[in-house]
Amino acid sequence: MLSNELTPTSRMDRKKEETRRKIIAVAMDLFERQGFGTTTMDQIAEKVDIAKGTLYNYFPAKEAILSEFMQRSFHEKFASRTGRFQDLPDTRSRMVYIFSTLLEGIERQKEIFERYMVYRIQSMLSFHLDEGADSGFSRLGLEIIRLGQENGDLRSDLPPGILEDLFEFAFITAAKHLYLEPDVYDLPTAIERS
Amino acid sequence: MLSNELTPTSRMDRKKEETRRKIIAVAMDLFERQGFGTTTMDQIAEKVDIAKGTLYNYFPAKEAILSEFMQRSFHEKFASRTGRFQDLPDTRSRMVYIFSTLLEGIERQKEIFERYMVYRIQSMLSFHLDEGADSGFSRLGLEIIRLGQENGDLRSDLPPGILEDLFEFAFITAAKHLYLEPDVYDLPTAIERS
DNA sequence: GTATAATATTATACTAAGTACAATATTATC
DNA sequence: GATAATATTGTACTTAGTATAATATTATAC
Repeated sequence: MLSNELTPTSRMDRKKEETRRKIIAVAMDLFERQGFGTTTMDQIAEKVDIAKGTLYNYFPAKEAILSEFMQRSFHEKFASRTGRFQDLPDTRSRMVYIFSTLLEGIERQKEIFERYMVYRIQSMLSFHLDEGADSGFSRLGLEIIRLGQENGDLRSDLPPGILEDLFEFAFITAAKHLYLEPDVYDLPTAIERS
Repeated sequence: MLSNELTPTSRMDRKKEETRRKIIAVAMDLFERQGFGTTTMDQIAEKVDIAKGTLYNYFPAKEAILSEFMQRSFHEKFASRTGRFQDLPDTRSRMVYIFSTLLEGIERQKEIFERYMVYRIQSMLSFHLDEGADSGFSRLGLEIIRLGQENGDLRSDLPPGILEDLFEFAFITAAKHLYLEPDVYDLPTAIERS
């Protein structure tokens, strides 16, 4: 039993991570099969075989599970690819690239995607709590913004924080209009040249 | 009893409007005195002296009361002033004008303002329901956008719908950063030059 | 005016999200 | 192995929001 000695995590941390993983897996399965709204927290807790209180100990809201799932998928997808942005010519093409990648596989599952977006926006707007949830988004967003400013593509007299918010807003607006009228795909990205 | 024959509204409509008015007044009073979160719908219903079901018949959510209050205040404030925008030189100054007017008197009451914003964004993002809630915002937003496009200030190759969303986003972003760092007031408006 | 159709209100009961808390179990530390 | 920290559990609670059947009010038609 001396195998995991290399990892710096304690047994408790490992168990907690395992529980998190299981919660997310079970919840996402239920969301996809019976819908987000009709899946209850009690249901999730029961299937994971933990108490409701424990579930809320891991995730403060139903949407938070979804949010972390998205974040993790995002990190999986872009973990190694971060450097590839520099090959693309300008901010616009970088954004088109990242948007189209993110929107892959979302076609269906409107409800889930919408609930995720609303939740993200909510935590963006909640000054006090904020909870510093990475969203996976911000890192790449900042990267794109930095590159854009180096190139002169983007104005550099604006604090990056504001641009970052606008970046996420832009994505959501883009996604929304993408649903409504699939032909205007390119427009929203053009907007971002502030 | 032949006085109100001039108005085209029926007695029922008049009574309903009166109830709406009373609900909003009572609710806003409670929100301001004890906070939005700690005011319950049962409390509001009881004080207005209607059943809870009736309250939900008028407003589908607690935030909706707040939202309609904001909308009404907005209409009061800007009912006659719409034409005045044309005097201002460009889109930027028009936005500075409207933003600063809207932010008057909000200084305190962070919670109320935040809940309103989150709710507005939510209904923006909810494609299906949408409920066509004017927000008071859109009308002026569209006006500003139209003027900006006439002047060549704003790109006219983008559909107004997108610009309108961005407009409301911009306002919210501006308001958010206004709270966090009061000195960057002017920046967000500058962003909107897309 | 009275019958009747349409619409609103009410009381009651329900579901589900989220919180509070004291008792218990597990893990870490010495 | 004792003990301090921390996590989990069960239970009970509050509140937003929904459903519904009975009742009351308003509108319409005669």
